[in-house]
Amino acid sequence: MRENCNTSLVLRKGAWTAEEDMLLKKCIEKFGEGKWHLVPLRAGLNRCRKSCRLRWTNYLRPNIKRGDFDEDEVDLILRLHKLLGNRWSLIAGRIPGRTANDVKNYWNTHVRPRHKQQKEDQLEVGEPSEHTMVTVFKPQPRAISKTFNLSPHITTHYTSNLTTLSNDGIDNALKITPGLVSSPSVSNGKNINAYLDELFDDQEKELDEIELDEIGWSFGGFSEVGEGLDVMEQEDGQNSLFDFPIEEVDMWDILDSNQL
DNA sequence: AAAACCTCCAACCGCCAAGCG
DNA sequence: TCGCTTGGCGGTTGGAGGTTT
Repeated sequence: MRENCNTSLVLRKGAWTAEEDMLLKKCIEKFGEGKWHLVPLRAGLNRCRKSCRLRWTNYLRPNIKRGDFDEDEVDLILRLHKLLGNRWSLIAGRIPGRTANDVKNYWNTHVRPRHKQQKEDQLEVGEPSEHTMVTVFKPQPRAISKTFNLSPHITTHYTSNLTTLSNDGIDNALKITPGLVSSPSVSNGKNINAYLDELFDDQEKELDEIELDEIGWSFGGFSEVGEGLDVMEQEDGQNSLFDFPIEEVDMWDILDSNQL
């Protein structure tokens, strides 16, 4: 039976009180994250599991960064959104201290209205819209078998991380766990600018070499546009981290489909 | 001063996929 | 193989607080 927060009249909804926050926090500190179905019982909360999980991941979790987004963060969001579309959890995974909800809210309240306005202005002036053909890669997660050995080229942190490839076998994993996980390169003390450079330099160099305005994913030195799948494929064809169906689409269609 | 309007963000909802028996 | 449970995601909404009229 599908669980639904509405099914019980006893369950509390709406804003969380300080007391509820405290109970939830104590519960997670004691038992750790996960087993969300047990959390309401353990914490003594009249909330559904989803509500507890959401409150923790979006608000109570340690190291959550609050307040305005700075320029670097906005820049990173724009770039990542261009690559990933509305994959908020993936985007947030690359922005230390920010949650998927934060990023989504920021996009919906700041970026989307701005773009909408620009489009309207363009229509008023009667400028023909610029249609730019782009190639979009749609990363699709695949199952990774427990026995799959990624070495020597790849190493993983744990199951839900996106791992970058590196020629020299250096552990270059970038965590993109849904929710709040800092990138190691940032938490190691580099500032966000260095992190951004690291993240996009290779990719943009690669993009510069492409005749059309293509947008692609790059995994370290291995990636070539359109060949992501081959790099990761193993014998049974089941264990690639992502495959990359490629399709040519109109840039404005992407923006529209992302509800800009 | 107060009503109307706007902005922003926390929280909810519905759906999907993985895991498990 | 199938059905159920659970975790997680993206889209949407409601309301508190701020701003304008």
